[in-house]
Amino acid sequence: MNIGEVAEACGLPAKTIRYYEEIGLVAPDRKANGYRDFPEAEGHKLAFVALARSLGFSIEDCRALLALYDDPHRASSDVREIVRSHVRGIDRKIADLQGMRDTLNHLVERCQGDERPECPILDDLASAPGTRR
Amino acid sequence: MNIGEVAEACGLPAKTIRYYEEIGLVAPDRKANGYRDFPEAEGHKLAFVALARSLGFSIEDCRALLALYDDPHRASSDVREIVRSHVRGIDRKIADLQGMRDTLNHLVERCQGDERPECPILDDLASAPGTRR
DNA sequence: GGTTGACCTTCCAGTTACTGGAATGTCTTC
DNA sequence: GAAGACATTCCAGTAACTGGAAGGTCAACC
Repeated sequence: MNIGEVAEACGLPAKTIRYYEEIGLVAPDRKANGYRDFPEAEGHKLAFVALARSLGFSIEDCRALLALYDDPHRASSDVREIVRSHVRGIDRKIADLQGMRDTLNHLVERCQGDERPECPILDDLASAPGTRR
Repeated sequence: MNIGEVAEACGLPAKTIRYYEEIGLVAPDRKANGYRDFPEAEGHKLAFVALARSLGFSIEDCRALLALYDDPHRASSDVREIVRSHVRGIDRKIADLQGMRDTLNHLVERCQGDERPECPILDDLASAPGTRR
């Protein structure tokens, strides 16, 4: 398969796939003309990575997951631990964002939002009360 | 004030403050020896930016907010619109993260997490059912 | 006057995960 | 042979810093 076909199949841009090859996530063959040639297995890996990335895994997580995917002697606990640790990171991010949103909503509520310069949002950002994370 | 003192005061690393000068967020004076010298107002701007950053605003948002902060003829509606738009972005991120978390939790629940290689997490990532975002 | 240590300076490179663009080569079809 | 769609490589840029090297300055102490 050419890079264009495999890109179509896994939903990743060709540029991204070249990048994944560069950093060693996939290793396509080469045809005589220099074009990349993706066998079935490499296409599957790309689809795997595409999905893992859409679930927020870092490239290094994807590399670790791919290694486990390739390893018939893996322990499923290793997979689960990567995923759990990722979920913990997501939970932290959600909590951070919710904190920000709440603070910002409080600010927005108190601002008139008209043509006048008086603005409690700027006042609060400038005076910085106990609002630090 | 030296950079070290102002860093202490606003909670930003000196490196970050130098970077903020480089991109034109702040403009400290210079002493005869070449050291940066932060007057009160620049220190306040740094504290303002530090807080805005901790609330997730991008540097460009901070630049716009600082400009409004400096402008006595601003309309508070401009401030509020920046903040509201930022909140919308945060809400989108939260929703994305919650979607990921839910998907991942479903996967984790079904994985034994033992020393055996069988792993529904890898199976699902590899087969990629309707789970795409 | 010399030395130590804390502080300051600039500059360069690296991080994450791509993305855009330029210059060029190849394949297919008319 | 020429057009158009594909492919290749390489270079540079993104966001917002962060680390480190090499060196200048300052205050205190002996």
